[in-house]
Amino acid sequence: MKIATYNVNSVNARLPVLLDWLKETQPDVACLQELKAVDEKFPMEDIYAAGYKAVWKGQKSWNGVAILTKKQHSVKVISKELPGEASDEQSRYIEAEVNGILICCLYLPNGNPVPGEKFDYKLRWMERLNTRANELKHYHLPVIITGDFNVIPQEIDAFKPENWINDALFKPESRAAFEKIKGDYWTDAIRHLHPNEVIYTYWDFFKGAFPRNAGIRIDHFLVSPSLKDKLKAAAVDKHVRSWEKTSDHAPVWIEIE
DNA sequence: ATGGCATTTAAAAAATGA
Repeated sequence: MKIATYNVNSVNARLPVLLDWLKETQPDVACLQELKAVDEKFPMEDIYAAGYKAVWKGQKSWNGVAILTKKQHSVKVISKELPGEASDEQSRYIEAEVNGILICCLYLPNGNPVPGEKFDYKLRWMERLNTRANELKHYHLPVIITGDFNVIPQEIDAFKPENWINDALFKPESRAAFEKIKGDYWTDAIRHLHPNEVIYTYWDFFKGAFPRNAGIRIDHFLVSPSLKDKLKAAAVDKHVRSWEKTSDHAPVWIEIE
């Protein structure tokens, strides 16, 4: 079973790229972030024609998350929001049971500039995620928490870490919150399978970042203990980042036995 | 120290991203 995450940076602007990638990689599950579309503008019919059904939570202009699955898989939405802040109206979280696995698809707040209200929101959001992740330790199914975490976990995960020291993605508070969520329960699947490899999932649109491979690793998979030994493979579909009209993120996937 | 790019909304230029 192949599970992917892909920050598409506008599902409609990226539709041809998304469909080509689905056709090529054929993930069983694809978690999407940054739909940048209201629910009614989600391109359900094109995605269905490509062999997938979907559940999603959109929002005007910004954010928005979706879980795509191949048509034969069973899907049951558990939640379309992250509990803990009733006034939060940003569409950044969706959770669904897919074929006996709980899939949590998230788009964690960027948090810049630092300091400021946005950084405070990011840290509150991570505290809420920590609470939910702790609850899910007792869930009756295996769990995968995946998406755009907007956190660079370690120095190895940035082309030039010194450029990021004042950035919300690499601030000690953000990294500590990520480590706290992960704890000794969840496994960072990409890093687990490739302990010493330089792996990036995002490259700036400007500064010629992609040709220079000036990237960062911010799209992650946290898997529950029963899945850790079932991890067969993990990779970034890096070549997709070079396609026309592509996102600044590349798709990332793991394969589970 | 700054801007470089891409997208949305909406009709020019601002906001957002990471």
